[in-house]
Amino acid sequence: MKPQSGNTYFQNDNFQSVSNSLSNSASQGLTTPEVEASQIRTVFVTGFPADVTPKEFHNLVRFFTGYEASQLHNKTGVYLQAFALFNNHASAVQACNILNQLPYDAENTLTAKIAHKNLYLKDAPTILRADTTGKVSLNIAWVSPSSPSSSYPVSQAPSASNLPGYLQSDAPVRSPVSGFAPVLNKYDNLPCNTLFIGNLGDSVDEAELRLVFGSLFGFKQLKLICNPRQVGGSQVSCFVEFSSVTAAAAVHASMQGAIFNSSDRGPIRIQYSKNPFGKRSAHPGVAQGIAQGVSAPQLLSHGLMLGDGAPMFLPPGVVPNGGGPPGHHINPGALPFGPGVLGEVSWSNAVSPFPLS
DNA sequence: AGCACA
Repeated sequence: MKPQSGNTYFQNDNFQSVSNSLSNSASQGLTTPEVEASQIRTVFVTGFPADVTPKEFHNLVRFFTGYEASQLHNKTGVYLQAFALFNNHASAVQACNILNQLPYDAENTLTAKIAHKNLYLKDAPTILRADTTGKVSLNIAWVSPSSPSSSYPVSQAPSASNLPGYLQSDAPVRSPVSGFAPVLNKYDNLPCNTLFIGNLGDSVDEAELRLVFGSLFGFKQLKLICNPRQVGGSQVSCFVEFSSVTAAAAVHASMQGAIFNSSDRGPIRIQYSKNPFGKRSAHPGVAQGIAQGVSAPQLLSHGLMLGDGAPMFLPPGVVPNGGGPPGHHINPGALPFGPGVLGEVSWSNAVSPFPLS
């Protein structure tokens, strides 16, 4: 593909000032950035080759559930930045989880994060929008690459050509995550490569969990645990193993507080497992837990600041959600976000049907 | 608020 000559689709007037954005937030009763987090429905993607085009990115994300519009920036001297807007936070998180670490081609791997601000839709030729003709009715963003019959299959590495849900089926698969809600995570364990998933609905099954976790970066296996003796709480829990602590940490952050279709008792609670998959505790009976107050500032999974924002226990080099890659911090004032799209997400703290549990 | 498997 021929590299773009010049910066034909970068325009300074696409940018909205941060002060505008903040004052708009305040007018909606949102006083901290954290409160807005669950309303962010934009994914920020980097890692493209220099010759990527806006239409190329649009075609990469156009079949994701909830996709609304995208914009690619190619400012001289700045690495390529793409933004994709979805119609709610959950869809943005799912797209983010698919796009992150996705090999784009032989030399380039994408990095995807939830953006700091939503893409501001304006009548600009640089913004490509979802098809509205009705001719494209596919609305698939989540098809597990795993075989449902095998017990613990290792997910295949996704690539742009065999993207999960990408023109694979004429029977759309319903998105397994319907939203996010705040969740307390008072006690967590030391980060490891295995996650403990709590507060699952009693009707959850392995197939649903595979839809959610099976295609995430680094997924290795999961195990569903049923404890009928458990009274008054969730009788079902799940262990999910990833290929690295880093991969587990990313899912710990991005899927915290997710609400599944089977969720009838509130959002899931994700903790690091007391013991990694397949490894026995060195000293049984010795407390390993670490009080964490809450799971994190939780910029991604919900909009309430719970606790004091105690430090996350991420391994070196892992950036909490919302951050940029090391050495590539995003200047919010230089991003094309405006306030026009806040408050339109399907879920907000004010209408969460679940008590904080 | 529930941590199995080896």
